[in-house]
Amino acid sequence: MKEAYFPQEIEKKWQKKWEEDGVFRTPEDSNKPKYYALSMFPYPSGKLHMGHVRNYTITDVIARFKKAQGYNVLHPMGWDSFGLPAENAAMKHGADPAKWTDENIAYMTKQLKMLGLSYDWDREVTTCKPDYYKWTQWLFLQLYKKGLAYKKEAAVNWCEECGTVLANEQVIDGKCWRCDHVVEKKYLSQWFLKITDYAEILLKDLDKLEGWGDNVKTMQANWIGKSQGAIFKFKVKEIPGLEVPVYTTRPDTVYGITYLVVAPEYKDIEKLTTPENKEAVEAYRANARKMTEIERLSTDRVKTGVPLGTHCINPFNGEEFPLWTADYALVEYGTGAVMAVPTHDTRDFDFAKKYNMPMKVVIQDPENPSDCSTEAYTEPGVLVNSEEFNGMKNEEAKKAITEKAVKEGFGEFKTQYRLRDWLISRQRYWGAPIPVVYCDKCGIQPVPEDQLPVMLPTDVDFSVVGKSPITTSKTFKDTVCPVCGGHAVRETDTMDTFMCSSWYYLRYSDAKNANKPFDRDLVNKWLPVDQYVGGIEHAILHLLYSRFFTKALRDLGLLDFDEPFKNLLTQGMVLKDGSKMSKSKGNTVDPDEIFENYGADTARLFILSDSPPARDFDWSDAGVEGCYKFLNRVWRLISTNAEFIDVNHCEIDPAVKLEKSNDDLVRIVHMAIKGITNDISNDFQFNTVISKYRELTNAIYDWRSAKKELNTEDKNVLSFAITTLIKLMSPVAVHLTEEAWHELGGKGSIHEQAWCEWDENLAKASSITLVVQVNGKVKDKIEVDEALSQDELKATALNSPRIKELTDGKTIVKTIVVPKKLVNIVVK
RNA sequence: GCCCUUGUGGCGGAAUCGGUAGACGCGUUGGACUUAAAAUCCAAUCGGGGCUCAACCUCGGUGCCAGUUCAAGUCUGGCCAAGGGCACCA
Repeated sequence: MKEAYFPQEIEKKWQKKWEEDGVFRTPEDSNKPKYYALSMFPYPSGKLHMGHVRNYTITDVIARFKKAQGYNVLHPMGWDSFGLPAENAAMKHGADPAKWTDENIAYMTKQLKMLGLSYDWDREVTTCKPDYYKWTQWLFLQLYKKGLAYKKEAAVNWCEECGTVLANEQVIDGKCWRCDHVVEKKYLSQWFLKITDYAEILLKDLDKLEGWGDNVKTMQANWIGKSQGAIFKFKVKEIPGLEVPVYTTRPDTVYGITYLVVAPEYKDIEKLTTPENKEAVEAYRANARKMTEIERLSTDRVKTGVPLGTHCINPFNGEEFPLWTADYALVEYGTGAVMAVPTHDTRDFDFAKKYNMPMKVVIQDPENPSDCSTEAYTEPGVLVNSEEFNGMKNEEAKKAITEKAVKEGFGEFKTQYRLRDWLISRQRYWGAPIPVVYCDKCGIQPVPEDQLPVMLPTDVDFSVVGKSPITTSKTFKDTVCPVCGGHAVRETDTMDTFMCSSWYYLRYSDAKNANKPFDRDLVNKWLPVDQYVGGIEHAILHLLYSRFFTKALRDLGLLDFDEPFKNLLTQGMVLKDGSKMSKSKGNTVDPDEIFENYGADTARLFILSDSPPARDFDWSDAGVEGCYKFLNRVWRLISTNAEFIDVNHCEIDPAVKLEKSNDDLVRIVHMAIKGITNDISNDFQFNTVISKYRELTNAIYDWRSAKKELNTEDKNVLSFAITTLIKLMSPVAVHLTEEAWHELGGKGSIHEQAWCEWDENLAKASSITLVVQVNGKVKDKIEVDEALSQDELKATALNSPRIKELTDGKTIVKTIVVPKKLVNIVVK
């Protein structure tokens, strides 16, 4: 065995060998229990960044650990390869998006292999290939047939920079999630998926996801935004037959209504406007149209509005009040109209103060009544000025008042969600074409399944501005109607790439199936994913869409489970100098350089070492250096002792009594096995796993430096210690341990060896340190035999000279004995 | 404003059940080896006080204030701060 550690040499050698031997292929005919470990697949942007390295290393270690524990592990990789960057590259450099994407995939595949990741490449999935997007299109058609995909004209989010519409989930603070450009509203006819049909179950099933963090679950719950309240219908005094329904979560405040607000885009607003007010209302509406989402939704902005001139009648008490339009009412939520109770709603209060609207208190804290002259009272209380409901607690009144409205026919209970339907049309080229045609006679027609895939045309001009390149194809648009055979035109919009990524994890179970997206038995066998690992940025987007897809496909009878990801680990960001690595900040670290200078094992070890996976990780050059030194230290330990070690003869007979120092080392090894196994099993605490590698290594060094000559027992113990260290480190330092395994006479690959077992009796020190406290403060530590009874421990503690001295002349009030650990003597 | 997460040395962080706070590492300081450097190895490293020094002793210390307990980083209540999510959603 070479004395010096040359990672570059051994890493290449083993990567090649593993590939030739198919070490990481997942057999279908195994009788072992299955385990599905999955990283969120990357967009092939060109090169791996450290976030990828962290993500994939975490999942890889999990996959290897589970495999060693006896599972048949599925650990696949693929490419989320449709999307705008490829198209932008085409526009800028004239490259073909398909070629650009292929080249990036080739380069990044090489990098993934250099990292030593244990993927089954036979199951690779690439979303931009026809053999994949055929099935994305097919799934769209199934959703369409089920009524879950529909086309409608709506106000949609438009990003001018990207030249396409966006889903609500892709608008972050009023800006495009990809390019940060401010999003505008446009009225367009677009394809939507009816995710709102699943709002309740998507919310409710979050409770089932015990293996997900609360942060992600809460983000999804907030996004779905369930609220319970009532709809009340208000007759319009001036227009018989016309009603304005409002949604409220505060039915208890109906006797306090003093005006009513409709959104500027409210459907009946023109009818509700009197001729005298028409000019002012039109001007107000025009102004509202011009505003961006950011301006419109800013809570700091002073509220504005104009009266419509008409009036509504409160069905509860016959009171009349004016109708206004104001842009703090949103047309997309509830009914687009709001009943205003300035005394008990802060927004209504602000508005009423500005326009001198009347106010009427209807809820009061009986102990400390407020007249609501300076601010709205929004706390619980008791009803006043509310006729037969006076004196009722407001929580009870919500129900009672709604019941009255239901009985008298002007209201109903209503559950409302903030979630909107998912807009999936994109006016871009590099995506899966939406498989529908528009016939002059028959209208919208789905493309028959036997005509899939609808292939992306290649005769397109990427230099066009203001429209999708796909529309420049001469071969794509014109087609025949599948029903009447007459002229029809194809849909030129493509699907949101999040459609492609909403089902890729299912495809891995049956990646090469040419007849269907996946076999039902195979998908039921492998799914749900046992451990999903990825960035928190997908807390809503990808993870919500995938949950929706799984539920919809379950309802379509394509699979039998209803949640795709049993356990979710959201890894923290990789930082450098305290801020996120980014090209613009110039603080990126190129994985290639790390591989070249230190090797992949150092990169893997370091990226797992300093922080628990869920927390942010601060990259430091000194830290990499430290890990490299540690691997060198391990290598030296092995190479300088290689002559004494035999991995095939390293069993220690527990019946044979070992010499003290040997017994101690064997115990340390067992403790390491136990500690490391538990740390990986409990939330993947790789940082403490690595601490334990170091502790074990240090312990073997200490043991070795205390021995001059090694006898047979010593050699056996050393073989046991080193073999165990190599096995324990094998999921992380995948190349170094494989090399050592072979150099020490191991057969096969170390990555096919079973995980180490520990002996509970040996996984603890032979004696224990008894901590003796007086009044809760540590005063003495005594080495004792662990077999001592509680009474003996107490006696030992009281006999200690130091304790005798401290308790002398004092009364012992109480003595607490914690078995094998501690005695606390309480004195007065 | 509402919700979630997190607060421990100079730094990253550790501490199954409430039971020795600071594992392991980074950094720093000192030393060994070397002509020198690198590499490697050894040692020290929370703060205040006591003792001429040291060993040692003692007090304080896990964001803040209370509480429960023989015992609190850990449990309870109330605050504060940072990060993230949602937000004129009626």
